[in-house]
Amino acid sequence: MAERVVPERQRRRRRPTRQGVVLSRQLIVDTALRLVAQHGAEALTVRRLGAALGADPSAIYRYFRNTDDLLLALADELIGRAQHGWRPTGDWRADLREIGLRIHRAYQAHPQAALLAAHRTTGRTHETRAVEAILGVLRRAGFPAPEAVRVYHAFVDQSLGFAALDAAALALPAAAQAADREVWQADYGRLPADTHPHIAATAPQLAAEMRRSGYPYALELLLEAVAARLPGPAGRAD
Amino acid sequence: MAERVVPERQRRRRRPTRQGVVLSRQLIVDTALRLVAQHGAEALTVRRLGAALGADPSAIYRYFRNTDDLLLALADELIGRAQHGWRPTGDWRADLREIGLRIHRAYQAHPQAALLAAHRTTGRTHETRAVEAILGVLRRAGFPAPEAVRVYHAFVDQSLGFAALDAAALALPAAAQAADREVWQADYGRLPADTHPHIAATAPQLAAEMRRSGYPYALELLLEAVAARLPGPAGRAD
DNA sequence: CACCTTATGACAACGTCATTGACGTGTGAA
DNA sequence: TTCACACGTCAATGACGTTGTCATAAGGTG
Repeated sequence: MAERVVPERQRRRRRPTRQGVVLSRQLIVDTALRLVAQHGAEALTVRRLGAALGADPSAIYRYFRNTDDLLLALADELIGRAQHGWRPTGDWRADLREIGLRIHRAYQAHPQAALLAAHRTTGRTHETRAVEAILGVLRRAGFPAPEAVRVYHAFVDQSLGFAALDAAALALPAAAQAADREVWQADYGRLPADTHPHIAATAPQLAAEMRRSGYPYALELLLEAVAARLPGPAGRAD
Repeated sequence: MAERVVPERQRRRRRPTRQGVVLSRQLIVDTALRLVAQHGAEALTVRRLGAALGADPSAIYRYFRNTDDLLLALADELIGRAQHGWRPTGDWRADLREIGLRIHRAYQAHPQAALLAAHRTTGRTHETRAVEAILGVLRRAGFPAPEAVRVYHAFVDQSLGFAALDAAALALPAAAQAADREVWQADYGRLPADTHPHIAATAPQLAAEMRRSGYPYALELLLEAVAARLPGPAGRAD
């Protein structure tokens, strides 16, 4: 078994499966995302993916080296969907905000997949395009290369970190998800003021706040601090 | 099978295993962390944990309902270790910085476990103590309850998000980890200036920057923005 | 010290998982 | 029309989490 996987470009014979489906990397990726969206991350197994495709599970290994290879393809697909149709407006702050929220949104749309994919560096086309776009926004804003790179790093990892964190919450089974929310209402709501005065004093706000994502606010904080560091008179000369 | 797990408090008979080990929740948690540190997250299986303990795998189910229950215990243990020995100094900014870096450090020390645990809300003792401490720092700094809660949320989730992200990188098998670093040097280093001008212009800095964690810088940005929002004359009156 | 209850460790089994080697069939080129 | 081989299928392997059952030793009781 030298190499089971044939590069997509040089595929010629496309034999349909017993159930009449013609396989391809794209079809497998799409089906995997759909599967994960419908039945959760734990439904993403080679066997079930095979069933969903109408093919023998082992057929997938003709297109992906292993499940990790498939996972990287899912990750890059998500990045691609986040970027789809985006154009810079020239307002660096609005552009960064939009990119950040798009990444977050794209991952929330497939929480189960995001959970698996957010931590990976794919180095594939969609990813490099995104990196180029963000660096472009920062450098056009007037940041010198070293600062632009530092801000890029903080910005991207903040977005991905929150995306993964929030995806994880959404990815929990419905019951566990409700239980998690309950913790803030019940558990934290009942802590006595003498042992936990600050929690007791803010319990209602806490319960309300922890229901949403902390990302939009954290993103604003980051953008604010970055703006304060822009070289030139009071943030942008032109 | 009403309930297999007996609460730790009311355990009396501690029968040693065939290999002479006396089990307990704490011993199991410690062993699990050691296992994960030595052999990676994928080594954390009930069967191998049993072997590492010198016990039959099924004995673990006398102490934890299932692997998820065990995972939450690991998560709370990590939070506890991060907090261990911390005392507020009265300087809110230094205190938050210290807490943030401690969380990050504690999780990096057990990347494999962090990866599994960072997204969970345990609601257990160590966690509530940490929440109380952070809210205390913010309220003593002068933030009114609603703002304190918002900042708390952004601060904690940013810390956990980065912790998980950076842990994921450390958690990769050594080979994949080296490959990931290589992507920035080789892959991104070779992109032509006409298709990816901004990457090409910053490639060396990019390769150097992406080698470290983006967290410390992102944390400074957050603290800076938060300081600017402190009520009172130019951030803190006293 | 002997008895009894039962907590708790051990064993065996089930169904599912990713992965792989061997097989044979239908495709597309010649 | 032929023919090589790409690729779908089959079967098997070893590891996984979890559970029902059994048996034994710990520890309270007298």
